[in-house]
Amino acid sequence: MAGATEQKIIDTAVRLFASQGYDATSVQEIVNAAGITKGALYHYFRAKDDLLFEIYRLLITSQAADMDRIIALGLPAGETIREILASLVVSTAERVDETAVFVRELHRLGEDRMADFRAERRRYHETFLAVVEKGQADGEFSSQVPADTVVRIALGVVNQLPMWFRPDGQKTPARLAGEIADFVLAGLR
Amino acid sequence: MAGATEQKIIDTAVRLFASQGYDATSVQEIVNAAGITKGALYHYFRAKDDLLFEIYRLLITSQAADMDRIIALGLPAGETIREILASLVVSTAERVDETAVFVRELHRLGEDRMADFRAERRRYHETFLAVVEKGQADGEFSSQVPADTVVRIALGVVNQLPMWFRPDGQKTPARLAGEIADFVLAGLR
DNA sequence: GTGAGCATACCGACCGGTCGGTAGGGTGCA
DNA sequence: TGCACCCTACCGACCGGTCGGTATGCTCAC
Repeated sequence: MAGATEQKIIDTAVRLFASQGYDATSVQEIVNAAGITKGALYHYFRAKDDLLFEIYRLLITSQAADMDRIIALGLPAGETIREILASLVVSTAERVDETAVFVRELHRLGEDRMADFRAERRRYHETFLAVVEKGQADGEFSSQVPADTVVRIALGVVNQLPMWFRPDGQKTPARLAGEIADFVLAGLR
Repeated sequence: MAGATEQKIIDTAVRLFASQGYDATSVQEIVNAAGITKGALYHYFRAKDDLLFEIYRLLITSQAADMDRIIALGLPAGETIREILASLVVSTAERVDETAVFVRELHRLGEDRMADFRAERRRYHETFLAVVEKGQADGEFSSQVPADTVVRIALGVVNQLPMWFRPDGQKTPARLAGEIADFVLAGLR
């Protein structure tokens, strides 16, 4: 798909954006770290913004695909929630840098791209919401806490993950994913 | 405490930082929006960084004070958790801009200030953790999910709040606070 | 030869911060 | 009362430096 140079640019940009922030990272810094030149970067990307957008696109696309795959299995609500959360936590833990950039620099998306992004996020949100509501309607979950609040909480936790998760810590992503899913499901029952 | 001009600078900075980000907001923009001049700003603050730090300081100080007040009441674990979460959610909902800036721009604190901040956050975190652990030891809470994960989840939710909470929405901060506390406590039992 | 894939030199805009100066109110002394 | 003296609050032109982006040209595979 993406050529080697293009991929190297994205990887380097993600790393630098995550550690210093988007604005604090100059284009010169990216090309130096990637071992290329400005000419190469601007050959592949029209503007610095495009780097950010590409990072978002890759992340969102992969998350949405994971969710669709799980929904298609047609499992009961409880198991569906567990699978979605587990896959989301694991993939987020494996890409903390991308997620950190995503959460932190989201606001600098332009109008058009922001609209696209919102549409995609809404779709994700509402798919998740529908599963929770179905579980509540079936009596599998309690209805004490409104479904929309549950979804906000569940997805919010994942977005905050880059703030404290350390890949070199003692807790593996899979184990953490299990704990988070356990907690959310316990709250739902 | 703070003079009118000083307060106006902070308020304006918070608003602009929240909507555009710290780096993307120039000092000139702040002074224009506040109806003052650069001279005035640099009369009260030594550097642009100091604005950020002051925003953090105000937020952290007030949160820590809230928590200490609640702990001092000596309520049972469940009620203590409810009170802490409720007060945190309400105060965060009332200051979404400050919290958004805080979460997003945290990484640009310098070494010294970062160390101060970490110490304060650790204290907050561990006080909360101790309450959860006490509840688990007393048998009031289940021990299925480790206490540290529960604390991460609970505090993570609050930090994510500025991403989706809208002051003009239909849900009041108090109601939302109740729902979040309900959910967390349900997960703990 | 011709277009993709770069390298290099450079541009103009803008940014954080500085600095010499001013307006005006308080204070003390004659 | 009045005037010298100061001090805080504030002004705004300006500076060195950095930034994102561009113009131009070389090279090499086809």
